[in-house]
Amino acid sequence: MPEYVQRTDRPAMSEWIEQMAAHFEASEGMPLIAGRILAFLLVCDPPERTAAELSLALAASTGSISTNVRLLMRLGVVSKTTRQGREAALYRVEEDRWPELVRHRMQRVTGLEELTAAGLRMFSGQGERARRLRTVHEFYQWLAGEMPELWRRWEREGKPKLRF
Amino acid sequence: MPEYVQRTDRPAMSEWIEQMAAHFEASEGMPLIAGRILAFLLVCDPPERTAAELSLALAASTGSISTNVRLLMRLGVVSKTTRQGREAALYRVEEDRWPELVRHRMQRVTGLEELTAAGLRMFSGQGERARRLRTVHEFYQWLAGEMPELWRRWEREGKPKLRF
DNA sequence: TTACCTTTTCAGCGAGGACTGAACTCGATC
DNA sequence: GATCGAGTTCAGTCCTCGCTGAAAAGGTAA
Repeated sequence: MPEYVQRTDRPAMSEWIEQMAAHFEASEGMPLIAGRILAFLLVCDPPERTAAELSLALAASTGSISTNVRLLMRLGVVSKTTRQGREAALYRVEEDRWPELVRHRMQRVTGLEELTAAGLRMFSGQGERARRLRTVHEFYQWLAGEMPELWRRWEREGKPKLRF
Repeated sequence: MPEYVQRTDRPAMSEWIEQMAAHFEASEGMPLIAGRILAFLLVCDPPERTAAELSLALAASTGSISTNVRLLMRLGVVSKTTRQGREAALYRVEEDRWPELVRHRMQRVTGLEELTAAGLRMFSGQGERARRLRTVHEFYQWLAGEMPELWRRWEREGKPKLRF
């Protein structure tokens, strides 16, 4: 049986991929197929796959693969490598870009700081109505301030050293 | 004009509420009406409102208000106070519970650690396919480990002292 | 019990979006 | 130019889900 027919080595892997996809749908708002591609590319062997192989492996239409692979490339977690000749392009996961993905996700949360600030300006920061809003604003402000430090720590301490 | 007819003090406020709602929809996956309720309760004066008042102020059906107010109560950011007699219940925002809301949101992200761990077990952590997965896993592991410290810092340093 | 007000429930509507499949575009080879 | 495979686009389908409005349920007072 040619390799590209292999859908997943074992049923457990197929289940795991579905769980990953479900997680990304819930926590990142990603389409299911995008999550499946990501999970599959994380553990498939060999690590690079053509669009046609993804389509077969995940039982998704070529159109869906195209759309979602481009979404994942836009997010930076999948890259395309082309080769000379008429060969199909190969896609691979860019596992090192993962922290950036999460960072962007969190920035969408801390981004609320700007809106709460605008609200406070609107009420001149005075009175009871501003009190509630200020409480929330101060939290987002603090959180937004912590983030740069957090990612700096990842770069310095968290990120595992190169293995060889 | 009776107070409950007032929809918003100014057009700007109505716009601000819509922006807040849009933000919650994007970043928390919350229905628009839930976000509107939250934003309105943050800045309305007086701070407590009945369901009927919310319905009027936000031009939403009683059914939607009921559903979404209960969602917000489940999340802990809105509370209900009942009074004796036939009076309607009053809803208010619990601005101090906001950090918990965000914490839960982030836990959904770090929750991926369990899935990556399961994946590594599945491949015995060996070989090339495990390498990519381990890279991602180590990031989530590190991030999940940082969170408790982060929230402890909020409790100790970030959280503004009581004002009086 | 009856009346009345508040809140919940739920069937149905409509919008949005994921997904498909086929047509089309693009590039490369011959 | 002609051909062929890969990739993209897009009209259409299906399904989910937010939302409504009306009916039902709950709860209080007379």
